[in-house]
Amino acid sequence: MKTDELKTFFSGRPTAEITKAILGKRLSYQSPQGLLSGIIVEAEAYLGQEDSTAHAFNGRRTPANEALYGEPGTIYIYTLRGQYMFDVAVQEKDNPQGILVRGLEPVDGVTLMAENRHGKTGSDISNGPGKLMQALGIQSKALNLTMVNAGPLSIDLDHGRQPKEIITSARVGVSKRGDWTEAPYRFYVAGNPYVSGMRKRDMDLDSHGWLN
DNA sequence: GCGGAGATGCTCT
DNA sequence: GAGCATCTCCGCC
Repeated sequence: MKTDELKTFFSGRPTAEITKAILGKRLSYQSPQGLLSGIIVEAEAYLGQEDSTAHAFNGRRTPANEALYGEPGTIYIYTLRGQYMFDVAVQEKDNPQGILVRGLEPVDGVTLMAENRHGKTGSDISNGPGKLMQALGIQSKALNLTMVNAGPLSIDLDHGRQPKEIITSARVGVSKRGDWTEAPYRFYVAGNPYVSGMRKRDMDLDSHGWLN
């Protein structure tokens, strides 16, 4: 069953491992305008109640972050400074860990995505968590609390591209909160232009960092 | 091209 | 009213 596959992928192993495994997977959105999709190239792990930088730190639970407490594969959409962010809840129900998707290499509907980004081009279309949601045209929380692969948003877990190398670093934008601030829970495809903050000279413009 | 300041809107206090 | 898992623009290379 599809639901079982989803739960198997998004639980039963450390969240950092799941986050690395999601790199290279295709995220698709069946939008009112047509199919938009891209390959996930950057993501961060948030480890729930233990993690002082996480929304669910100390068991914090509010209407806004309720999705983190859902079944593995629950979509968590929230806003930050007016930007929409896309997370997937991982680990079993009531264990509020999650993955933030931060970078997407466009595949289907690139022209539409550029329009959604008001004429931005190249890697600027989707090299950040707020930017990729703009590119997909998702500017509401309508899909919050719904499941991946049960509606217009899906992740193909059976196919994907293989990174040559995965780089690990500290998470971006987290305010200083003790030991967790510098914890190595950001993962990205080395050299891929759609990784947030990737400098031009570090980009691999031939393979984009993929083996296949 | 790159880094930093300022704008930004939503959520909980 | 503060805090924030960000974006954009504008200087200065």
